[in-house]
Amino acid sequence: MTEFGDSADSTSVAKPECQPFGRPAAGEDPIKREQILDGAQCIFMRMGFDAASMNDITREAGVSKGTLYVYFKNKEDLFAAIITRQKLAIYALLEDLLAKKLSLEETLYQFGVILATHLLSEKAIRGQRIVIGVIDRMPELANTFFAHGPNSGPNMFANYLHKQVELGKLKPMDDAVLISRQFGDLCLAGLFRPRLFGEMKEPPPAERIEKNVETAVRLFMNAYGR
Amino acid sequence: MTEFGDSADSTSVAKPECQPFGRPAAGEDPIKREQILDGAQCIFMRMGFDAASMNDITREAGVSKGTLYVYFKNKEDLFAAIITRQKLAIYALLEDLLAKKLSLEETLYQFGVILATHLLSEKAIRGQRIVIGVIDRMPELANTFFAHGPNSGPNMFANYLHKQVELGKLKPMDDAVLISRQFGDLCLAGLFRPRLFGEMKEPPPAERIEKNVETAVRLFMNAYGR
Amino acid sequence: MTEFGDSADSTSVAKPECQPFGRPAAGEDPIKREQILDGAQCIFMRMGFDAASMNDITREAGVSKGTLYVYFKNKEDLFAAIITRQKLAIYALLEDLLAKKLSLEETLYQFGVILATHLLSEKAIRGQRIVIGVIDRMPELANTFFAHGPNSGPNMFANYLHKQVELGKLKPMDDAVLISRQFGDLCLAGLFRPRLFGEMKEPPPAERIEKNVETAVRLFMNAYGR
Amino acid sequence: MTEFGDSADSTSVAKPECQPFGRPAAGEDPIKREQILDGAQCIFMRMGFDAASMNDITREAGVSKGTLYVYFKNKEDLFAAIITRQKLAIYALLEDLLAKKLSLEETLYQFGVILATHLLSEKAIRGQRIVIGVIDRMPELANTFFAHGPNSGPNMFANYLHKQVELGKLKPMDDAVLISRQFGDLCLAGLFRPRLFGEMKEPPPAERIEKNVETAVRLFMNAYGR
DNA sequence: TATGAATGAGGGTTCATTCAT
DNA sequence: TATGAATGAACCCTCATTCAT
Repeated sequence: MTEFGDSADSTSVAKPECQPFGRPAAGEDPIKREQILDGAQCIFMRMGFDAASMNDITREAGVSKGTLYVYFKNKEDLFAAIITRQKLAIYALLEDLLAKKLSLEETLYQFGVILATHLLSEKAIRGQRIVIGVIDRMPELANTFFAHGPNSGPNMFANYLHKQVELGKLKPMDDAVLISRQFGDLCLAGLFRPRLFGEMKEPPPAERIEKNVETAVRLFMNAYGR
Repeated sequence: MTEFGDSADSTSVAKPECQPFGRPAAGEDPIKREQILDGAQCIFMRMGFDAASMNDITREAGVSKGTLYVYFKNKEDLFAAIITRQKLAIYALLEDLLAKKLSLEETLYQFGVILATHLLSEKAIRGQRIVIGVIDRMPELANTFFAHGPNSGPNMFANYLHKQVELGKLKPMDDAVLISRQFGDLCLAGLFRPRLFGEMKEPPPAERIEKNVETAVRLFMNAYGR
Repeated sequence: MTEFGDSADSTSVAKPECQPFGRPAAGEDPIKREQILDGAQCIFMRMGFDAASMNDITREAGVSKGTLYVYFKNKEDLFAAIITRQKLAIYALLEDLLAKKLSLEETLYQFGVILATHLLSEKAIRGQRIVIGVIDRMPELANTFFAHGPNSGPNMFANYLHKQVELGKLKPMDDAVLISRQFGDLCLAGLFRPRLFGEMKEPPPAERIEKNVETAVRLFMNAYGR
Repeated sequence: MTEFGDSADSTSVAKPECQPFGRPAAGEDPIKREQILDGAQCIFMRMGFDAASMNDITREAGVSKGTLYVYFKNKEDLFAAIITRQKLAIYALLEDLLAKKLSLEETLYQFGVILATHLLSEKAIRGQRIVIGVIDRMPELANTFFAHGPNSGPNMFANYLHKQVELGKLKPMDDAVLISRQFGDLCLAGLFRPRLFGEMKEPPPAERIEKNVETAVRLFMNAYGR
């Protein structure tokens, strides 16, 4: 795999169990790690990938170059970690939602609203723009948005759909992952491209998103509901 | 206007009628201009905006640095010219189509197929990725995709819609430009994001696009048809 | 102030009192700073401002490009620092002299000799040539030779003259700064232009300067002495 | 000698005697030559030697690059021709004066006024600055200001002095050329350096120059008059 | 003869990364 | 372990000069 593949290491959450006292091992202090990610996110989102300099980032994060390079192998790795963090934050929200055991339609609706609200937020849009801009150099990173690992958003939702099929709430479906992506796409329909290309300068108002998601849920239920 | 605005000059097609013989004026030889654009397009699409170096481009295009800078005032201008060329090529196809005076539904269908086929092609996807990646530095360039100039794609289509309204084929509509964009979005539904993020490695097969567009036309006609 | 004004920062002497041990802060090691200035002075004086390349300078100074740009923000700033260093060195000599409290005539004489000897030295002549050559781009730098800051040469001498007036040794004078400049001019009379234009290849011998200054002192005392 | 030495060729006045009719030989049309010099002078004086580009000059002069390079071997040669032209213009004025056979003192006075007025003019000051700035690359050019050729200013004046000695109007003198330079220096005393370093932004008013020259003449006559 | 398009070395400057402290 | 000074390749762009037309 590409060298980007290695970044899974620095991306995984630090495990502090071996150092209950004293200074954490090099590159293992989760607080410092977050501090670096916060600073780097700020700079990357403001400047883009290439225009952001590691110096800017160290300054913003308040750490030294050496420390930065202990926590992250290089600029790409650092950026990947930021994107991963963003993604995991959304996944966590979605996971919480699914754990709530709401009705199917309410779940679909909430799921769509959370997804759309976050993916269309300024922060996420900027992140997605950068990811898209460096896709040739870091192709794995873009994939990451779709379906990596069993806890990824689409897989999580696909599992939910499967369960609903077993419960008889939905018709049997061949490729639940594909369908879960299509549902996501439907929730973003008409909003994503204008946001991405900067035509829509602000995130759409909540009502706009809600209406979009309602339509998406209706279409989804028409197609797969029982 | 912004400095990007100037690029319209170098973007406008050279007018060869005055120079049937002899050497073309500096920066005015359309063949050399195309040669440079071809080379630059190749490099930009392969490497992205920042990673592409002007040296790479001169090598690929087979011209010297000096010549390059006679035709294009800087890297941004050169890139803008490439994107504009792509855009104009699509507009030309769409214009040809509208000139054919097919039936409304056939026109909608053909329009959608052409649009989707081109916007999802490898070349266009790569171009759009780069545009998105440099959107903070060149915001005009992204706008260009939507509705600049009376002959832009959305405006052209909006004019067509207006005429159909006058002919009584469509219901009156408030914002034809918005609606024409929504129609375009619909044609790309479920395809654009996977292509943009590299999940769908190849352009979708023609049948896939056609099915998408059929659905889009049906929805459109349900909403606005008479 | 102009961007040249900023250079005062990099020009000010580093304050080493805080860093008795360890590595000096970036751009703050006075030894390295001198090393760069020495190398740059050598190159600038040999080639002139434009013909000197930053590469030449790094090579001569034995530092890398990056280091050079940590200490000096650009070529102009670097050159300004060299000139300022030269100027300050002369000012220091003149200040020492004035502190000696010699007789008025002896002071005038010594002042003139020091001034002329230094301004006509090869190093200073070359520096002045370059300053003159770039005067349109760096006008502040040329002014610097005349009367900036309370410790500048002319002001320092003007203060001395004022004191002598108060002591009754000299007649009251309207514009002591102007007069102190005229005295300097007189000390250089007949020597400055030939040196500047390269007709006089070597600095004039000490006796020549002394004779010039004697004449200048005599004229001065005739005009302003009591 | 340096390659600059060759420039004597392009500096000498074109001799059109062989081409009474038709187009002048390449690089021999004196009108075009003047046209180029005018444009180049304008650009050089405005921008300095290095910052002036040959493109700017061709544009200002209204000739093509090729033509420019037919008339002048290179940038240095072109600049040398401008300086030579300025110098010759002053020499011509001085020669006219000497031909008038005025009284000794009147001649000295007029000579000094003409010299100072021209050398302190904005055009000449800018020219001298540039000459000084490139003196390492074009040392001959600076010498040119002092005493090249039998018709140079100082030699011309020295000849005049010799004749006055023979007429018994002046005391015998060892080095008339040196003395004539000193006289020139005296006429510029107190004015040249402030002008050159840009402290005196405008040429001094006529009265100021006249007073300076009167003093110079008086000193001269005290020293050498009979 | 006159033109100006083309060349490409070289300019100043930046910045990801390393490693002595 | 943490620091940040140092590195130097690579960046975009300019321009004196040449030579095909």
